[in-house]
Amino acid sequence: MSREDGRQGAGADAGEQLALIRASVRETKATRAKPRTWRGAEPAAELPVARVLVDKGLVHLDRYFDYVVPAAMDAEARPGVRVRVRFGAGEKGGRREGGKLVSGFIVDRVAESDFRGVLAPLAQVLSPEPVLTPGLLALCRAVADRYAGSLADVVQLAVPPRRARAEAKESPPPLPPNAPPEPGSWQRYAAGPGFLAALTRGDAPRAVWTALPGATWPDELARAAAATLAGGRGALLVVPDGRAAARVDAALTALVGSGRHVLLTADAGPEERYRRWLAVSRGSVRAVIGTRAAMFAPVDRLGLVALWDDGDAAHSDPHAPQPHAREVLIQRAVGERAGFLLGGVSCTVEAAQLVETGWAHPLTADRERVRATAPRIRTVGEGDEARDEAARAARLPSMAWQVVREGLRHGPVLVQVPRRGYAPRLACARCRTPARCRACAGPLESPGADDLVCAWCGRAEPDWHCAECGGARLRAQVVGARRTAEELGRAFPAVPVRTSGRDHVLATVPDTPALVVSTPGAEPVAEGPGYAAGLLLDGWALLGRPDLRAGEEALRRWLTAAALVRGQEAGGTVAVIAEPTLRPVQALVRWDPVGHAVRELAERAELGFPPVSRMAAVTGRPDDIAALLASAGLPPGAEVLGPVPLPVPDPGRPRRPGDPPPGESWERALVRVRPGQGAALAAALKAARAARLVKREGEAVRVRIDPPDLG
DNA sequence: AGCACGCCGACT
DNA sequence: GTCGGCGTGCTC
Repeated sequence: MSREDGRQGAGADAGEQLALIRASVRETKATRAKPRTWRGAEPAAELPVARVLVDKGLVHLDRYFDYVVPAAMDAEARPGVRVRVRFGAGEKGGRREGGKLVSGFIVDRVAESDFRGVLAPLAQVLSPEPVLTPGLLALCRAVADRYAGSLADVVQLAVPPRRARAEAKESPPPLPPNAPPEPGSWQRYAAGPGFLAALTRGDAPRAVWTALPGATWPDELARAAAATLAGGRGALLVVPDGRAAARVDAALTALVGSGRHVLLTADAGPEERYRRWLAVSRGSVRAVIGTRAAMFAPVDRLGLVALWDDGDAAHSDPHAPQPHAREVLIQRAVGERAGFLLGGVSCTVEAAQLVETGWAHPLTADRERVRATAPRIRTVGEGDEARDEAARAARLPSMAWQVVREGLRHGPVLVQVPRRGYAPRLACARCRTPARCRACAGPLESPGADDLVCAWCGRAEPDWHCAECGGARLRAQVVGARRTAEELGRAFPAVPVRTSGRDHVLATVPDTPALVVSTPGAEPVAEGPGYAAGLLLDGWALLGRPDLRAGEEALRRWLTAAALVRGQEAGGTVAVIAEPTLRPVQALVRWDPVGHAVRELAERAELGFPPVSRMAAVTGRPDDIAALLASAGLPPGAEVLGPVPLPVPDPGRPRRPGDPPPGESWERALVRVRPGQGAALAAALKAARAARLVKREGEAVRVRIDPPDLG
C-alpha cells in the first residue's frame, strides 16, 4: 500500500485552503500562550505547506503529515531539514491543544495540503542543514519497500544523529579531481584495467570480483575509488569492520592524498563521524570508506559502490528492517546509475547469482595465476591417527603437526580455531550428509531424545534414512578445538603464542616465527610475505552449523585465513582438518570459490531455496502468525512453511529486541515465493501487518525479509 | 503508542 | 444530574 492511501479525498481549493491555514495560525495566536517558535507567524508566501516525515507515532502507517510553514521559518524550512512539530493531540474544549513535540524531517514544500482539517504550524526548524536530501529519501523509500519496513526506521539508519557543534563548522570546497591511478595489481585480472578505465570514463560497469589471495585487495579497492574520483564522480566503499576500513583508508590516502575522502566508522566517535558525514552530504568530499552504516552515505554524483566480503554477517544491519549492505548497494547502483564492485576472496551464492543472471560480470584472474598465488592445501580427515609422540600430545594428526613445525622454521603460523556457541546439527553418522526433511528439505532437529522433526515445516520424520548412503544412524557434530590450540602451544614450547579473538583483535603480527591462534574473522595480517603456514581446526564446527550457508561460510572462513598464507611458490602450506570428500573442502583444495557458489546456487534453485526463491520469516504467537498470513494478500504461488516453535533463546543471554517475552513460546513461519515476487511479498506482509496494528488485532508479529538463519 | 471522545451504571 | 468505566478512532 502506498502512503497516499488513507489520505482524505480532495479538500478545499487553493484559496479556501490558504484561508483555512491563515485562520488556523490566527486561531493559534489568539488562543495559545504564544510559544516563541510561531509567535506572530503568518504562513510563508510561497509553498506554505511542509510535508513532514514524523519520527514517532504511526511509523507503521508510513505516511507524511502536513504542517504550515510560518513566514519566519520560510527560508530555513527547506526539504531535508530536521524540524520539531506538535503531534498526537486532539481537540480539547474546542481549542487546539499542542500535542507532544516530536522531531521529523521536511520531505517537501507544497502549495496546498489535501488534509481537510486545520493544519498546525511547524514548531521549530532544528537546523537549516538539509540532511534528508531527495536522493537519500528515495533510497530510504526503496530500502523500506524492499524490506517491508517503515520509511522512518530506514531514515534513522541513514541519517546520523545531529551534533550541533559539527554543523557549525563550514566544510571546505571539494578538491579538484586527481589524476587517474595506474592499474597496479589490477593488471593481474584480465578485465581489471578496463574496469578502472570505465569508472574514470563515467560508465557504470558492474563486476563480481574474486580477489586473489594476499594483502593487496585494500589497494585494489582504493584504486577503483581513485579511478572513479579521477572522472569527477564519487565512490562508496563498504567493508565489514573497522580494521578493513583502516587498511583501505591508508591505501586510498597513499593514492590520492587526504581531503578527498572520509572514513565512516564507529570508532571515530559520534561528533567526528557526523562532521565527516556532513562533509559528504555537503559535497565537500566525494569518496567514503566505511562499515555498513556508510552504505547510506549521500555521496555526490555517485560513480561507484563497492562491497568487500559480502558473506560477512556484519553486513547485515541488526536494526529494523535489517537491510543487507549488498542489497542496499545494488539498489544504489541501479537507482543512481553507478558502477558496482562486489569483491572477496570467497564468493557468496548471491554474488554468483548476480553473474548468472547477467546483472554483473565476473572479474577473475586466470587459473594459472590463482594456483601460483594460493598456498598449497592439505586435508586431514578426522580419523587420521597421530603417530608421532609430539603430535599425539598436541592431539593433532601427524601431518598437521608437521605442517606447523615446518612453517615455524620460516615465519609465523596461523591457527584458526572455532568460536564457541555453534549449535550442532544432525548428519548421517556414516557419510556426514546433513539430515534433511523429505517434504521441504529443511534441516532436521531432535528436540526430544528420539523424535526427529523438520525445523522448517515441523513434519515429523520417524523413520529417517540417509538419502546418500542409506545409513540409519545420526550423529550430532560437536567439537572443542580451542583446547587443541592451547595444547598446540605446549607442544611448541620455544615459540611465542599470540591470540586474536573477540575481545583482543590483533591487526598485524611481525614476520617472525610464532603461533598465531585466532577465531574466524579476527585473523591478524602477517607483515612481510605472509604466514608461512596455516592450520584450520574448525572444520566440524563450521560445517556442523545448522544453517543453509554452513558450507559457504566454512569455505569463506577457510579462504579468508588461507589467503593470509604465502603462495605455494613461496612455500606456503595450509592444513585443514576436515573430511576431504566434502564439497567446501574440495573447493578449498582447488581454490575455487566461484565453482562452489555456482554449484550451491544450482542446488538452491532445484530445491527452491533463496536467493533463487525469496523468503520472509514471520515470528510471533502462533495464532497471530496464522491471522496475519490469512489476512495478507500473498502473491500467487506463495508457499507457507510451518510454523514451527522457535528455539528458546539461551536463558543466560540478555534479552534482545526480537526475543519473545519471558514465558511465551513463539513460532516462526516461512513464506516462500517465486523469483521476481519478492517485492510483492514484502508489500503484502507490510500491508497486513500495518492493518493489524491499526485495528489492534492480537499481538504484533515480526516480519523479516531474507532471513539469514535458515536452519 | 497515547489520548480524547462517547455512551452506559452507581453515586450526591 | 454527574463521575467515570474503557471501547473506538485519530493524530497534519
